[in-house]
Order: sequence, then structure tokens, then C-alpha cells
Amino acid sequence: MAVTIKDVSAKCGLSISTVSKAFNNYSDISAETRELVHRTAREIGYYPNAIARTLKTNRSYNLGVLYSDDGQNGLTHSFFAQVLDSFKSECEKHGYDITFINHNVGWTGMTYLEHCRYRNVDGVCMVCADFYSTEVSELATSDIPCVTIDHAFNNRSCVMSENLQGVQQLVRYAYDKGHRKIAFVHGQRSSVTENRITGYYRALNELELTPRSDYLVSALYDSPTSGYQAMLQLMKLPEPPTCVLMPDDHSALGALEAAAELKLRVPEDVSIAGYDGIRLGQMLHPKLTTIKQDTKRMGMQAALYLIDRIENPRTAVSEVGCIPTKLIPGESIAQVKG
Amino acid sequence: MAVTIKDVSAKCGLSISTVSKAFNNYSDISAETRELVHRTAREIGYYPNAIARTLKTNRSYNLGVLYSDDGQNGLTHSFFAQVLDSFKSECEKHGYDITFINHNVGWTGMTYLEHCRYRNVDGVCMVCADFYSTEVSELATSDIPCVTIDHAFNNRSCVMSENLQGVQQLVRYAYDKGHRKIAFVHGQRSSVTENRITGYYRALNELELTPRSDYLVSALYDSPTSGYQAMLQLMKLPEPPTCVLMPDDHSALGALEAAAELKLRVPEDVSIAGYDGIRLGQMLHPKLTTIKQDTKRMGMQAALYLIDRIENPRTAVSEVGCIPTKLIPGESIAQVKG
DNA sequence: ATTTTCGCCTAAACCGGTTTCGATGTTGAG
DNA sequence: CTCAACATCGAAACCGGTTTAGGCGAAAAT
Repeated sequence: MAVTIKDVSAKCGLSISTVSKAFNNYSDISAETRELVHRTAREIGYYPNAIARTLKTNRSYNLGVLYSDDGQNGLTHSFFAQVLDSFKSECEKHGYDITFINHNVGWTGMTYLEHCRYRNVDGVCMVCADFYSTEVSELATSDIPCVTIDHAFNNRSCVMSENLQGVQQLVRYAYDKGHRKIAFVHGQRSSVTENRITGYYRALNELELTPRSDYLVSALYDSPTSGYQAMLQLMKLPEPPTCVLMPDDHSALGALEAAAELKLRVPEDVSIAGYDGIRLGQMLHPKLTTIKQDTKRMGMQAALYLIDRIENPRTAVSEVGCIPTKLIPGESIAQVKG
Repeated sequence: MAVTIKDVSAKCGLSISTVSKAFNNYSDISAETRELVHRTAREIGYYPNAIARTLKTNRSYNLGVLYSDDGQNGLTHSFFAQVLDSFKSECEKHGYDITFINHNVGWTGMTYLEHCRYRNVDGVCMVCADFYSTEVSELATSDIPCVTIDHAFNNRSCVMSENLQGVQQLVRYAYDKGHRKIAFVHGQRSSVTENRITGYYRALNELELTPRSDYLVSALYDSPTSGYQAMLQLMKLPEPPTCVLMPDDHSALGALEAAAELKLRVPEDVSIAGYDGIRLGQMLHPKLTTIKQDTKRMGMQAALYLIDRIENPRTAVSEVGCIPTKLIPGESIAQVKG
């Protein structure tokens, strides 16, 4: 059914090798022949088959994307979806397709690394994965080029959102608005969380506020329910905070819900901030104060790093890209009188 | 680097063919030999390479996913993301990976069909695509098994959300709440839109309400801005509707915004409904009245249909699956006094 | 004892390309 | 006129599997 290199070679009256060389711009093919081959190929709709090419060259022009699908929401996760979307379009510009790497395929479970070899991916990008698992680090330390997002492995390229600075900026913003009792709700253990907590403490320190252990609360990312509970917990304190920084916008929605239930007006009675800058945050009343991550640039940068490592294995060094965040003032942090 | 069938055959002292056959459960391999092969494979971590297998068998265990990435938000589109997520996990259960099909890869543009052949996908699922384009229908009428979601091609399997019934149900709900001036805002031209408009008219007809052309407004899917404008347009009418049905939840958010700007309370002054049932709709005040589409089941069903066509090319017939929707009452449609 | 049948395994072709190496004809230098 | 250099092209090996056709020894049938 599909048209192969044989069809082209037959139609041109040339050998298969010559056609292949013409397509790969070998220097020992005359300009006319090359032209003839290309014209004929276009005529009969020939494209070299990726599978066959891969088998011989071991270059699939296929990149793996690894994320933890164990969590309830994989592709639905808005941060991940945005990064992925951008990563994907950059890859396509360079002629790469993408494939999801997982360990639940059909048979007896393959590991991530095995899945990568099974599909001959040229490289792999890891986002929102469980970076502490042995399976992930096995892949990270393998010979397969890889880039990580929001986590740094030794000697591997990575793209980091400036989480530390982001939270710092947010705390300062709250401080400038007159808040002194600023609580921080953090997500699950991860590099991101660690950086954000560090940012929180660093900001408090800078502003000469004494950290209180009851103002540091644990919750889950992307979970309104969990955010709801964290908010309740904080508001029940004998001395509740006047401003609460949530792990992300979705959990902030849970916090807003909790505030509403407690008959607390936002931001008059209590201030709340999110993180991520999802579109819907700006459609709320009050508009959500939040930190916008530049997901578009993160995905693009990751793709560029990865492709660079693949196409220039010698010269390419592992790079670390820091992508700046941006504070979106919104209206959910109120000005407090001194 | 990677371990191949040769390594297994060498270690077992068997020929390559025997190893291959042992792996593919050929009957002319003794139980002991088969056992030996499998054990050795497990020991040295061998998995048959998908690329090599595909080349010979023309079965890639790879499925294409086609969606229109021309729109601004591809993977970010919440309906699409949900369907895809479910489709993907069902595929993985059956040992299939997925690849995105597009026509922007590297070179001179391949068509969708060419991309499918280029990657040897076993089948392709089309969602949120431009079903009216020649390129898409070329693929749909090719010999590659395919399944569509929310659009029916002749003689091809498809999964349809019950859009007609969904809208009908929504109109009836509004009617039962006392509304008589019910406007319908629809999205871009597509089967979905056509079905929904039909559902709208059919419901009006059933309820003996006379349709008014000024109550049928055009907007865009997934666009708060567009929803905002549509809402303004409707509210400026000399005789504005008391209830507005929006194309989806996101555009409903735009409509809510417009209402707020016009100092209209929802639902006291005007009622608004969405479509899709996104999580955030239920976190608003008032909670959004909407129709929940069973995206999970849609994705799963599509995968099952597609895999069935692939694995049983003889017996499989094109099937049409209708996935029921569910009304989520919410609070954004008010009871109106007769 | 000879032939048939069977059970088990291997050799080799093949999938659709890429790439090495050599063949051929042409040209330029000596 | 001879020989080297160059420009073009093709034959064949190869990538890692699958699959067909056939080989070989042992058991069963004649």
C-alpha cells in the first residue's frame, strides 16, 4: 500500500542506494539526479519510512515524555498540559514526534528505561515525575539523553522555574500590603516544594518576621479538597494568619471555598494567594493573586536543550535554564492597615 | 548497549529463530526450550525491539491521535485532555503506545495520512479535529483503521456524546424552572454544534416555545472572551432572554463576567448554563448548571473500538457508540415565578 | 528393516531503509 | 598516450527482529 524507496528507484531507473543518498544529501550524487529523485518522490508521494530508517541509524526522531501517571490527573493537570503542549510544538518544529513513556504497557511491566529502548526514543523529557524513585533515576543516569523540568539531576540538562524567587516575591508582596502573619501551605515532597519552602523562609528572614511552625502546613498539589482542609486548619488556630499562600491555584480554590464556609470575606477578612496563574484565576471575584509560571517557555527550553544534546552529543554540555516567574497582583491579597 | 535477540540466542545456545519463536508462542518449540528462553531473557533484561518487529510485521503497537493543533489551545483544552487521558490509559492496557499525528513535522509538510504511514501507526483516533478538511477525510477513507469522536464518517467507528439529548435536557430543565425566554449560544461549525442546535430547536418545539432568531447566537468554544461578547449581545436585546445556554463552561465564565459587569446577578437577574462539567464549575458561586460529558467513557470506548478494528479486521464492523450525558443542576439557573 | 510421521530446531529470506566500498567512465596532468 | 584523480553510481552488508521452508533424529507404522 505504502510507497517505498523501491518504487522511486524503479521509476527513476536508479538503484536504491542512489535514491537513498539523494534523499540524504550525499555529495556523490549529481545535482540532476538528486533533482530527479526528489521530483519523482513528490510525484508518487514517497516519504522514507521512519521505522526502517530508525532500525539502521538508531535515530527515531521520537522523544519520550515521562510523567507520573500514578496520580489521579495526568494529562488533565493544567501545569503539565501547558508545558507539554509547548514542548511538543517545539519538537515538531525540529522534526521530532513524541511518545509517552510509562511502565504499564501490556505485558509484564517494563521499566521506564526498558520502554525507552523498546521504542528507540532519541531522548526523554521528564516532568511531574517521581524523581526520587529508583526507576526514574535509573533512566536519568542511563546513556539516553534526557532533560528534566523542575528537578536537577547531576550532569543532566534541566529547566527550572524560579520557585524560590517566586515565593519570595509573593511573601514580599504580602508584606508590602501590610501583612505580618503570612502562612504557607506546601504540596508534596519534591524539589519544587523544597525550593518554595526555602523561598518562604528566606523571605521571612529578610523581612525580619519570625517563622512559626503552625503557619507551615502540608497539603497536596492540584487538590481543592486538600486546600480546603489546609485552610480550615489554619483558620482554627488561636492566632490565624491574615494571609495564606497556597501550593497552586486549584488548591487556592479550595481555600476560597473554606473561607466562604467560615463566612470570611476574601480579601477583606483573610487574604489568599495561589500559584501557577491559570486562566480561571483571573475570572474569579476577587481575581486571584498568584505567581504565573512561564510554562510556554519552560516546555520550549526543555525541547531545545534535549534536541541539542541529541544532535551535538560531543559539544553539548548539561545546561540549567532558570525561567523567571511573574507576579499577578489580582485582588485576593488586601491592603492591611498598619 | 541495548540487549538484542542475539544475546539471548548466544546465551541459550539456540538459534535466533528459535528464540523469536519461543517469544511468540509458536507450537513447534518445546516447553523446556521456551522456558529457558524466557528465563534467560528475564535474566539479561531482553525485550524485543518494537522498531525491528514493526518493520517485518507492519504492526507497530502504536496508535495515532489526531487533533487540530491549529487552535490556540491543544492539549490544554480540558475536554480534549480528559478524553485523551482516558484513551491513552485504555490503550496502554492493551500494549499500545500513542503518537500525535500532525502535519507540521520538520520538512516540507506531510499530510496527516503520510505522517501515519511514516510512523506506521496501526490505527488513528480523531478528536477535536477539523473533520471537514480534505486532509482529515483522506485519512478517514484510507485503509488505516480509525475511530472518530463526536463526528461520524461513513463506515467508520465513532463515539458520540449525546449532544442532542444533552441540550434538550438542559432546555427542559430551564423550562421546568419557569423560563420561557431561553437563548442558545453555539460554538463553531461542527457535528457537535449541529447536534446541539438541533437539540435546542427540538426542545423548543416540544415545549411549544417559538424559536427566535435573535436568541441563537454564535460564539467560539472554550473562549471566555467570546462568551463574554455573546452575553453582552444578548443582554442588549430589547427583550433579553432570562436564561442563556453557553457552548461550554469556559465560555460560560465569560458570560458570568459580562453579567457581573452589567450588574446583573446570577441567577437572580439572569440564568446561565454551561456545558462539559469541568471541575471548577462546581467551585463557583453560584455553582454552574451544566451538562457533564462522560469523557472518561468516551476515551475508553474509542480505544476499544479502534483496537477491535485493528485486531479483528475481518469480523469488526464499524460501530457507533453513544455516550450519555448527565445534567448537573448547580445553582446558576433560577426558579422563575410563572 | 524400511518408510512415515512427528517433534523440534535452524538457515535464510525478508521488512525498508542506510552506508561502506568498489566499479566505471571521464577528465586532467605529465 | 598513459596514468592518476575525480565524479557518479551500484552491490551488498547491515539494523533486529519474523516467518517460511526444510533438516534431522527418534518414534511409530508398515
